[in-house]
Amino acid sequence: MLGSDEIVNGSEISQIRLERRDAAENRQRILYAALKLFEQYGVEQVSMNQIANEALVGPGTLYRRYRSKGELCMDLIKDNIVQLFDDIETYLRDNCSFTPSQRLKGILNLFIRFRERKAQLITGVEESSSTNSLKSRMRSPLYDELHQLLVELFDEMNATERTNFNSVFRADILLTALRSDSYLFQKDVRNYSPEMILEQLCALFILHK
Amino acid sequence: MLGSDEIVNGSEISQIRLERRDAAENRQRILYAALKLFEQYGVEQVSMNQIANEALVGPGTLYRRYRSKGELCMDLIKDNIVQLFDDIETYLRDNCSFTPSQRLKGILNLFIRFRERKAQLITGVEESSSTNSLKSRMRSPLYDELHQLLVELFDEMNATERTNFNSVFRADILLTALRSDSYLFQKDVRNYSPEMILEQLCALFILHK
DNA sequence: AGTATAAGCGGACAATGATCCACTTGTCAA
DNA sequence: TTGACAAGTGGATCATTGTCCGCTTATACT
Repeated sequence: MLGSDEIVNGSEISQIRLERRDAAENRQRILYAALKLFEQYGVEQVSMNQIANEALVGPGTLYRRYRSKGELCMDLIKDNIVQLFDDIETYLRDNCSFTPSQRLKGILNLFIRFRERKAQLITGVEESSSTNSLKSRMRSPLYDELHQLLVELFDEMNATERTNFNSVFRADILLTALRSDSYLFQKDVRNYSPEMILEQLCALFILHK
Repeated sequence: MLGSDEIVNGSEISQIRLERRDAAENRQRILYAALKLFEQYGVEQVSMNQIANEALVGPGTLYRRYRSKGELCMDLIKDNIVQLFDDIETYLRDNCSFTPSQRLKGILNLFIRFRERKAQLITGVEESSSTNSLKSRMRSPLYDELHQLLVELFDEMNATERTNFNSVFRADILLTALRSDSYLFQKDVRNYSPEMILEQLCALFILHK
């Protein structure tokens, strides 16, 4: 999930060497063209063919690199995802004395702010047809990593509150509620603010005694 | 939401008269062809053009009648939806002494059994591109009616349990969890049975004191 | 029965997602 | 520098979704 124009260790260097110079240049041009078109017209309105034309590559080249618009969006936000998990890690380290419920709220807050900042690209990832097949959806690295975090927190909450809830199930339902379709429905149709969505999700998943 | 080949009241009769005989015949042939192809190949694998060819109508005719495969699937299950709400109404009348939590569980049980019986068509409705636009999704008549039922139950639970949860929000999240993508993920990826999904949803939405 | 008219038709066509094969090009070893 | 070869290319093509317009047909009225 690292940017391939960032050199961070030896295995990254050897990976760069495997990509031909023309291919690397094409990929950069694709990303730049996509970013430009997405900013101008919005992710949903831009077609893959438009991106290919703008990047001056053929459709075959574009699809060899990215199977779908969703994969392209994912490449565009992968640095932001890294930053998100850095922020979460920092938050957890600075607030390790908080209860698991408080930490859950803090993490959800960070995620919702991330979602607000990168709304269209995240939607582009989640709504893309190739990441949308019935069985494989919801299994992006982002999903898996967040899910793991949430499961651990719910387990901790079970331990401190002497409850026996199914953490995996709850994490899945919570992440479903934070997906583009559901989240945007709450915002645009129900007119909830991000803060209200956060509060309501906590009210649902956190026991108050 | 009534079958247009069922005559139940005057307004239905006048609606039938407005449809030309050839159009009504074409519509029947479309529905029959779709049902046949869906049973043979599965909803997701069948294209609208295949349905048009099988029904011996042109693509323009098919799309004039149904904007998308989702609308076609909806027409195919509309009688089952009526039946579902009849069953729910009967259940509620026969069990009006149950607590709201018990009734919620009963209703969810009926809905999940309905979903199991008509899994592919429901998925066809929910995953169709024209019912899937960001703003309009989750607003089918089925969604609205179920949502209303759930809101009333949650309100009742708030009253009897002296809680103050947001019923609209909870109904939305619950229905999101019961959507095709989420439900199939629980079944096929997490390997939960329908009964387990029901139990876990009740554990999340019903307070146990 | 004849006529008017609006509903309805189909298929050519466009847009988009996506594939694949003959050709091109970059890289590395000699 | 040259040659081999594998990575990479683009665009023709296909499948699907979806539109639209000139033509046809059903229906109601006289």
